[in-house]
Amino acid sequence: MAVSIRDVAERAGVSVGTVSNVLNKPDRVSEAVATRVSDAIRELGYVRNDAARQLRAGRSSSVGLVVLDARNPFFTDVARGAEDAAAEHGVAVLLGDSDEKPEREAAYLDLFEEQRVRGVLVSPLGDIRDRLQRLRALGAPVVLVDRMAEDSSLSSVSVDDVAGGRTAVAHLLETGRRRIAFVGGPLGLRQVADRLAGAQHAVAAVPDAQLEVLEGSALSVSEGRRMGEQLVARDPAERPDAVFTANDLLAVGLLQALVMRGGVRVPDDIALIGFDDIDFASATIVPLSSLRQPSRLIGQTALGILLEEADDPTLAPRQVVFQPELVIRESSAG
Amino acid sequence: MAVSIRDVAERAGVSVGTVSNVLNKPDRVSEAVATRVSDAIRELGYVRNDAARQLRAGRSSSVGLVVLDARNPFFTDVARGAEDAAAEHGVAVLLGDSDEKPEREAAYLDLFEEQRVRGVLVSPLGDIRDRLQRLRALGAPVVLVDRMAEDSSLSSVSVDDVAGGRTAVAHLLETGRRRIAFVGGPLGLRQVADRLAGAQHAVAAVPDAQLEVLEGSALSVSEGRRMGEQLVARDPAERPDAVFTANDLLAVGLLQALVMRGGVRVPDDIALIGFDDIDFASATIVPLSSLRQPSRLIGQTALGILLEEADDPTLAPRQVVFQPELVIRESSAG
DNA sequence: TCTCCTCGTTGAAACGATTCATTACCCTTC
DNA sequence: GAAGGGTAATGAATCGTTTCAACGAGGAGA
Repeated sequence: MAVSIRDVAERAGVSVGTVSNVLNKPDRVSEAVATRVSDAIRELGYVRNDAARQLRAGRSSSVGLVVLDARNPFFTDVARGAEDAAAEHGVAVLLGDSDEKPEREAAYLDLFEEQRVRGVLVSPLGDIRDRLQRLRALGAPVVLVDRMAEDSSLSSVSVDDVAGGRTAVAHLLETGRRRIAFVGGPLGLRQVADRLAGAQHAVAAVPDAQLEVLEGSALSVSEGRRMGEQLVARDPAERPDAVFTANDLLAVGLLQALVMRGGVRVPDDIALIGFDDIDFASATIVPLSSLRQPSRLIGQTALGILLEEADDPTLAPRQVVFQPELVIRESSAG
Repeated sequence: MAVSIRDVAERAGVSVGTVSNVLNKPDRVSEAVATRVSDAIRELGYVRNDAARQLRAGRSSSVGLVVLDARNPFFTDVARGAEDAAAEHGVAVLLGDSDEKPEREAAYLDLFEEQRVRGVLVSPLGDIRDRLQRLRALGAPVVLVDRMAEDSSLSSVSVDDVAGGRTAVAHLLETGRRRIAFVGGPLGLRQVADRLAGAQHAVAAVPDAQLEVLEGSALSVSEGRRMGEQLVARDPAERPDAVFTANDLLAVGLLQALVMRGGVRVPDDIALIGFDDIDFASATIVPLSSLRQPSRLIGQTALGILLEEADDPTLAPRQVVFQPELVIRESSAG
């Protein structure tokens, strides 16, 4: 059924080795033979079998990317950056969405191992250091995305989340707010923990400021809505006067609950700032202040490092850290 | 370097065939041998080589999915639905983002062909009927997503875009609007053309109603912003009194431009309705009316059909069409 | 005419898993 | 004790490609 290189060789009256050369090293082959082979390929509708190539080569020409949540525009932007860089190098990106579930993350890593991918980009969820070391040992470099490596045995491309958290809350404090709430979770996620740590630094620097931590279970719009309803259910006097959410999706959900169901005025009653500065941030009911990450650049950079390490496994791991940028809009004005 | 099944066999003191049986047909193997082999696998850190499996099996255990725009929440929801269904069947989904570029679409289809995927889900961009027929001939069934098949030689899962367009514009007309604008593009995209056709039907049914078509080049937020600025630049008397956009991303961008830069009141000056009902639609400056598509269900259904056809190639192609549902919010109220 | 090069082509080996016909072994049963 | 039957394990063949040592033809130089 399937047309193989052998059929092409027969049709063109040459050996299989020659067909392979036409495909992979055209300069080693005479022009007459090359056109004869190309014709045969076209006539038979031959398509290379990637599995056989990979088997022979010992590795695939794809790289794997596992993101925490493909519905989060931040990660789709990262993915797009990675794809841009990959396309330049003729490499394909296999995208896996762990959906913040450790078992899905593990399943994708298994898949990538079995596929013998060239390397893996991952925004890790659980504690998978062992897995990642193993991948490295297997010859597939690993680059952490959106999270700095704890030890220096792995490369990473991330944003300074602590600085971002500090900047966000310092901004809220500057506008006169004192009863700050941090909304985000799970705190097991490094990004969340770091942004919270930054927030705590900022609050500690101002004597009469206080910080309340509301830990949620996911970084999604619906979770934000849920947290917002909790706030709305409180006596108004018990509510914070400013909220910093761990990302923009939470902020969007929170905003829906506060403004539309709770009748809370933003920013008058409660100021709000998010993280990521996704495209939608400027289009929300009340345009959202946020910390911008260079998401596409993160993806590009990470893939570049990955390919460099794949080519030269002796390279020392690198940690690249970008600084987030404060974008002030109406939700935290005055 | 790499540990193969042969190393495992040696370590466990059995033949390679037996190791393979432990992995694939555990019931054919005695318990004693099974544990001995499992131990060897663990000790050596053996990982299956998928390329070799595929080569032998003649096909991979993945399916391909090409979406028009991975940044559009509608498509990430479709993708997630497909992944849900795939996970149940132990199949992996390779996600490709054509980014509305025909060459990227072609590149992903090439990749999927070479990978000998079990089948392909695609929301087609250019005219790729030949490619798809070829895939089918190669043994990989194809299911069109978000677009009905023109002929009945392919299966498809879609939404009735004509009905959706008609419903949207009929709703605008009911609220008293008469000078309707359709914003969307490129018109070469079937979904866009169909939604426009529906809009035209609705307008044709009301004597003094008129429809203006503003064709854009992409279905993105930034393109929506650009179109919005064009409207804002007009003399207010020359503006439409209602806009139907081909999807919600356009509507979000349009809203930003109209309200924030143009000082236009929505819905008072211009009513607005989008398509898809993405999560963000209810969180925009002015909550957005839209037509809801069962996006996740579309993905699940498409993948289900794909796997059925992969198992039994003689099955007749099926066309599943869902009906979109009108969701009225503030942007088109009264 | 003979030797030496070069260039183009050949064909067999190898990659690692699965499959299946064959073999080995043990237990019944007569 | 021999024959028969059932279960487990074996190992060679196979998938489709790439690689590389070997080969052959044709030309240049002596």
